[in-house]
Order: sequence, then C-alpha cells, then structure tokens
Amino acid sequence: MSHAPPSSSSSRPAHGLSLAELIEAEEGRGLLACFAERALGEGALFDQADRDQILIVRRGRLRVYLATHERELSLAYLAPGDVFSTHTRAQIVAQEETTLLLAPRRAIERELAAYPPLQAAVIRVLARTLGQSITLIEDLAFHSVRGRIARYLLRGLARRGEACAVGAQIRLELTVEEIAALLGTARQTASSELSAMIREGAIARLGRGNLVVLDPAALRAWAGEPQSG
Amino acid sequence: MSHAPPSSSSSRPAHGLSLAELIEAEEGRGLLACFAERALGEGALFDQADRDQILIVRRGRLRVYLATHERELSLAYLAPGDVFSTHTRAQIVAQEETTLLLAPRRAIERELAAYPPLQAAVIRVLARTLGQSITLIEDLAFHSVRGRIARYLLRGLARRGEACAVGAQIRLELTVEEIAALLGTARQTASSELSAMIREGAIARLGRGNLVVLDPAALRAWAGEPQSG
DNA sequence: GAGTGTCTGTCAGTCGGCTGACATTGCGCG
DNA sequence: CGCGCAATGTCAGCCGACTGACAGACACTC
Repeated sequence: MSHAPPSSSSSRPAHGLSLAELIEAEEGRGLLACFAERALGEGALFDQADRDQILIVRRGRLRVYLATHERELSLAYLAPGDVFSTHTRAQIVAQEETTLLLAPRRAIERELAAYPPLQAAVIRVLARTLGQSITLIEDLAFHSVRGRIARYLLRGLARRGEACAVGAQIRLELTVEEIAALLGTARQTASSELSAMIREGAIARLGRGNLVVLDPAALRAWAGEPQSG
Repeated sequence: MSHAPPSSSSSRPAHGLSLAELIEAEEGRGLLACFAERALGEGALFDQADRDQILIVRRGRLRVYLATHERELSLAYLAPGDVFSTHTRAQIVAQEETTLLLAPRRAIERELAAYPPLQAAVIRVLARTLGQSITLIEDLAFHSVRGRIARYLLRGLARRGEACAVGAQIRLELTVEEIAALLGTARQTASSELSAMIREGAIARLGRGNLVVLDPAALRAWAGEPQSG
C-alpha cells in the first residue's frame, strides 16, 4: 500500500522485479495463470467474501481503509502496479473504473518454490506495507494534526525526490476531506490547521490544489524532524 | 511482534515451522550458521548501529517501541521464540537478561532459495506483525482509552483461548504504566479508566495484578464489538 | 444567466485526554 | 520493625480535536 496519494506506482530500486513486473515478464507466465481479471465500477466495494486474495491493480484507483460505523481511516490509495492482500481487516473501494488481477493466496504460496524471484517480491511488498503502517502509528501516537499535515506535505515532496526548500511546489492530489481521512482527523480540523499554517506564513496557496513552501524550517519543526542546517 | 504482554511464544497452527523452530531443526543446520549469538543485560538498548538484522529471542524478554524525546509507545514484548527485524524505525531494549540470535538480513535473503520452508516462515512473521500493527492503528484511530483497555483485556483472554464470560480471570502481567505505553495513553489516564471500569462493576480486582470479569457485555460494548447473544 | 452540487473555510460549544501534583498502598530489605 | 521505593489512585486545570452549523467559492449543467 502506498501511503501517499495517487502513488506513482513502481519506483523499485535495483533489488529485483516487483510482483507486478514479474507477472508481466517472461518467467512469470505460469504465475499469470493463477490470476483472474476483475473489473470494478466507480464506488464499488471490493466484496469482503473473497478474503485471502492477492490483488494487483492494472488500471484505475483503489482506496484501502479501515472503517467503523461512524468513521473511516484511509490507509492507502492503490495505483496501477500496486499490490495488496485482502487478508487484513481493511476494506477496499474503487475510486474510479478499475480493473485488477486476483489470485487466491494459497495459489501464490504454492508458486513460491517454483519462482524464486516471487519470494523476494512478496516479502518486499509486506515490508513496505509494514513500514507505512508504522509511519501511520507514529502520526497517530506522536503528532498533532498540524504535525501530521506537515509530515504529509514533506512526504509528498520526498516521494518526488524534491527537497523541502523555499519555493518548492506541492501538488495536492487529494481533497482536504480525503487528506483528513488519511491522517486520521476530521475534515474541519484539517482545513483549519492548513489555513493556520498558511496564515502563519509557512506555506502559501498557488491556485487551486497547489502549495508553495515559504518556510521550510517551520514545516520541519511542526513535523517533529530534527533541525539540521 | 506479539502485541500482547509476555507472549507465550510459538502458537503455530499446522502451516509449517516457525523461523525459530526451523533453525533448531535438522534441515536448518546451514541456516543456523548465519546467526551469531548475542547477550544483552537488563536495560541494555539494542544498538541501532546494527540495522537490517533478523533476530530471534532465545532467552529473556525484549520490548520493542517507538520513541520521541517526550514519549514512548510500546509495540510489543518479545519472548523466547519470537522473531523480529531491526530494519523498522523501532527501538529495542532488554527488559531482563536476554540472549538472542542475530543474522544480517542479506544473509537470510540469500538462504531463501535454499530453504523453501524459510520463505513461508519469513512471510508468516511479516504478516503477523502487520496484523498487529493494524490492530494498534484501529486502537489509536477509533477507540477511546476505555475502549482500548477493554480490547486489551479481551485480547488477553482470547490469547489463552478463554471466553469472556462471568468469572473469567485475567492476569495482568504488566504494570499499569506498561499497559498505558502499549495502548498509547498516559499512565494516569489508564489508571483512572481502569478504576472507573471497576467502579461501574464490569470487572473486579482479585488480589494484586488479577482481575475477574463481572459483566462481559459491558466489556464487549466498550471494546466496540458487535453485541452477540 | 440561474440553479445545483461539491469542496472549502470558519466559528462556538463540548469533551476526552494530558499534565503536574499529591496521597496511598504494598513490598523488599537493612 | 520502620524506612525507602516503586506502583498506584485521584484530582484540578488546561488544551487539542471533534461536532454541528453555516457561508463563500468554484465547477458543471440547463
């Protein structure tokens, strides 16, 4: 799961193929046979009946979230190439027309021995997901809403490899409400805090859905990062 | 990581050997060679220099936690047989005299192909850890302190396979302060809430560090579980 | 242009949980 | 036994965040 918004899918270092790349490649031909394609219309809930499935997004966008009757917490948005597993307690909904590949977890486990690169791919996905979970736990346990927003903005920059410097632009690809759900807070609180951060001169609006960094040090301080330089 | 207190180590279903069992078994002999033994005295911090290590607890007890300058959040207590990896941002401290087995992650990855059962073991550890992380996220995002305490108590019962019925006993193996750290709250708040739950008759004290369930329905309601029966 | 829906900003009221402070209990040990 | 220390229970004061409500901004359609 990519904790950031519309995740630019596979940014894989030289460790090996991602699961998505693997099944498209030559050596994954047999593996591909395990998967069935499925289409989801916009707003369609992924049926919780098919648990224990591995899914790969081919096209579209999925939102993964935890829910109670009264509140929802988004865990991630999945873009084409992203991989997820339904055996967690998370729900999944299609944000737009989406097609995905599905395979039962048992089948994948059976293939593990046959496709050595598959092991590494699966472990890598799990490790990355775990890392993002810990980021979320840190957010919820240690950081105020303002800090979480600052961290969210900094992650957005880091994901593109941009430094947090004066003039750096941040494209908000989600609505305030969606960001609030991702940070575990209410829409109104996120809106107020963001406004306050602008009023205090740390950032500025640049048209609809765009921000510019004015005071990197303030952002980093709110994010609870060690001040360097 | 076992989210519960002093985790009764391996309660593995019939899926295969755990990593800890695997390295002790015949077929793990070569694997064992990757590991070096290390001893930690009580209160010793696991050196953050050796990142990217797989560790297996042999004897003693470790606490895994996230920390800032001003606060700590315990993620898990590791008992003999438990497995963890240091590549997360978590810190580790020995609660008592502890000995553990250490292997570089790279070495383990190299062995993956040679020991097919190892793949399953590693994936299982990661999946379990991820599941516990999601439980913690649910706690922090959806449940009040009272709810988290109720959920903690219910998990304790479930872990022993006991039902939450009138008269069921709960052994608190941690101090209130340690429980608070595990639930992401302050010591005082945890203490007050626990006292209130007792005052309201849902549970009762039974000597030092022991509780009895008096009103299972109340506990389940606080925990936010669907009321059945 | 008017009408409609969505996204957004903002406010007052309320409450849960944190902080700091202090009293109490229980246990180990000289 | 009495001292000391750790673990607890409890309180008042404060603050951050949620709730509900409403108004403005923007995009789309007819």
